[in-house]
Amino acid sequence: MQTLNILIADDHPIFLKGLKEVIETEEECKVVMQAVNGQEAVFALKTNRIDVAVLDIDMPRMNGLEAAQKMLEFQPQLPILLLTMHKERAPFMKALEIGIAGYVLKENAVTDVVNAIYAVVQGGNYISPEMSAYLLRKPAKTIKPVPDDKLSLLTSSERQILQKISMYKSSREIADELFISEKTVFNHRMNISKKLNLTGKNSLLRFAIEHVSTPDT
Amino acid sequence: MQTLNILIADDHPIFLKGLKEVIETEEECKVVMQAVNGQEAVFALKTNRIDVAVLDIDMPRMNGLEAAQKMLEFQPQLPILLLTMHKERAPFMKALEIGIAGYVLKENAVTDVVNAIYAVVQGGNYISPEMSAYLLRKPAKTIKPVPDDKLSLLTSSERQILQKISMYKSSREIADELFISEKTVFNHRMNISKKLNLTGKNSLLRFAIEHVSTPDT
DNA sequence: TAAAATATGGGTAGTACTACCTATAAAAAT
DNA sequence: ATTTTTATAGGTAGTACTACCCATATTTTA
Repeated sequence: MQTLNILIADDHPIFLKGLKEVIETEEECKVVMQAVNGQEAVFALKTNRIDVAVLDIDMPRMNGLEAAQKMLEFQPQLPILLLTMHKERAPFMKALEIGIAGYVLKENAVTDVVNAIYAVVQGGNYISPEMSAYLLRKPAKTIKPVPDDKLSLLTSSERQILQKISMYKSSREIADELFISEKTVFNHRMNISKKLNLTGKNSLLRFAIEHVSTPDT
Repeated sequence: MQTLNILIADDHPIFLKGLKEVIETEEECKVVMQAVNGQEAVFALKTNRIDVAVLDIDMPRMNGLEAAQKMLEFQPQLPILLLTMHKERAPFMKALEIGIAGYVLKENAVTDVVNAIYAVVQGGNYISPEMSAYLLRKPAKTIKPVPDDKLSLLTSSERQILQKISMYKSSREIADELFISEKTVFNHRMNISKKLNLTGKNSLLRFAIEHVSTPDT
């Protein structure tokens, strides 16, 4: 295998330096570009031949996810490795959408990055074992902590209206669909809000979006 | 280990029968409920003690994902195994959100289901190797071909505001956070809406929720 | 059977956002 | 150097929803 040209990006200079040294422990790996934010990384890609990009997710100006997206638009086959401090679900999902080749936790970086790099340059993929273990753990309920408990307080009419609210329908539309007065819909909304202790403008819409299972998305 | 009470659901009776026999090859496994659609499966759960649920995704009346969601509302710790014919990204992402314990391709079902069942009842997880391999392959661009196109029309100020909108913040709150006039926020909102061809009450909020990656949920 | 919850609808006031208008200064693009 | 875009902010009108008030008929619960 010939030498791998590697781009790394992280907003913490010390981590960046450490990362570079860990990577260059390998004979075949050479860090040819270092960026301190996403914008720099994207720009750097356009001015160099890069075989692998290793990006931190949490960066100012442009985060790793955005940067990765831009980089893949420019060089679709580029294997990108994302580094992150946090075991969070949302950014990982985003990374899946974008088409990231590897996802490594910073805490495991020293042991994982090199393995990950070799995995992705060969067209494979790599996810930190701790991350994948976390991802499929139960608490995907972060969004809905008390789902049925609260929903069971509602009557079927109220549930029906909540369901239509979750589809971004206006009270006028709901009224027309159910052949009732718009006023009745308002009253139902108020009753639902009171039962669920919701106040303020979009609180009911928000609850509906987060708690009502939409038939098909 | 004592006998596992298993619920299976699939709309094809022949597959259902085959699945049952494959599962019951194991001494410890007993299929105590069979459902031909999601609704039945959810109902069945409420009338029986179930240790593991194995659901097909593509079912009439209520699909496996919806059914799984309902079932977890009722019995949050239930290990659910989803079966699917297709290596698609979207339903898998949905499954991740819901909190599914295992994801098995039908083509590998015979060899995988039993392993998967044992994995999930022990609190672990299981994904068909072919599926996980596919997920991290390049062409994630097939799903959202023009996502960034639209977002890239926006200026950074507009993006910042969009991000705050997605967090259900009011224009007043956004204005205070950015030390600008509420009026300016309104103007930005209008400009964003015009750029994205959005009209009507909650269309901007909807767009924000659906297109802006929220930092941590 | 009496009381409570539910579904229906009306009134009034206030808030938040949309949808248009205008305007100015700074920055970016041509 | 001129034009365009961006960010700022104000005005006005209308719409949609919230948050209260009220009433009545039906259904459910106690």
